[in-house]
Amino acid sequence: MTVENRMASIHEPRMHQMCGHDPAEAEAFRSILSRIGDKWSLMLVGMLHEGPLRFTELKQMTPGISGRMLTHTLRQLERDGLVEREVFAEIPPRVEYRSTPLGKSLAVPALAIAEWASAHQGEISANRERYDEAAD
Amino acid sequence: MTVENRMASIHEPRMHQMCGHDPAEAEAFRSILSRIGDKWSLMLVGMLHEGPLRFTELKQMTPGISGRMLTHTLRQLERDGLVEREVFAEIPPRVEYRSTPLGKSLAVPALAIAEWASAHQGEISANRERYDEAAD
DNA sequence: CAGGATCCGTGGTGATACTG
DNA sequence: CAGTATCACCACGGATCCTG
Repeated sequence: MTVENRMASIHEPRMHQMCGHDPAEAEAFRSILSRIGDKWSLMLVGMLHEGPLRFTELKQMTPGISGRMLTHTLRQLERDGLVEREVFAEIPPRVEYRSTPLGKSLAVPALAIAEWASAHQGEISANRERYDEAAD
Repeated sequence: MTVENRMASIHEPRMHQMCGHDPAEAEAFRSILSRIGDKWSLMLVGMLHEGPLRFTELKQMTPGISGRMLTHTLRQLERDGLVEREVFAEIPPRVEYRSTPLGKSLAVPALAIAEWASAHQGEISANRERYDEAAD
């Protein structure tokens, strides 16, 4: 039995039981997955897991993100209760973002995904190249 | 120290080390996350983790998916080497999809995300409602 | 049965300019 | 500094029709 099979058999969740049959629950389920799976949320949750950061710090640590998307994504995370926003009445303004307990609990499986992606990105890139050139 | 903090400190991955600074690596990283985060990939990987399934079976188990998206998503998963496609030369045609070892390894953290979503969807829904009505 | 082809609407994303 | 407002794009995804 492989490591993966042993790990899976511990919880043994059935995907089609989570998302299937009840349309409302399936909708809620997918709305969470799409939040997790959007372009920036997972990265921001992972970064805030290490400690509070302010807007500009997050922007610098996240290569390629625009100010607009950083604001928007943080608002969504705040709406879901994954992130807290604290505004300091100073000049110049200072805003700190920190992970909530709910956000920290998400960071655990999220970082597991990130590790998986990091560990297998070479293999996946090779698979893609092989698939694409096999298409002639 | 919370459970989450202890668990995180075991692997202690730094998100900004995984995705940051090297633009090519960040691109590869996000391309994997977007695959995971799209509308159907995670569900299909989870279903195929339990055993091989044919096209129609997958379609029936995945409420709301169109034939077009099922085909398209399976092609992407096949391209990444997460899923294998076997065509049987029969009439009527029969095609089986099965998870590769790489796909099974992804299913572990993917199902962890799915469990998290399932466990916290009530809390998140409540957070969203509170946030939305606080906006007046 | 398992798709391929085509059309099309929607939403997520980025660029830019502006503000308290 | 930390946003907001506006415009524009195009990839994602659905509906429909056709085929080996």
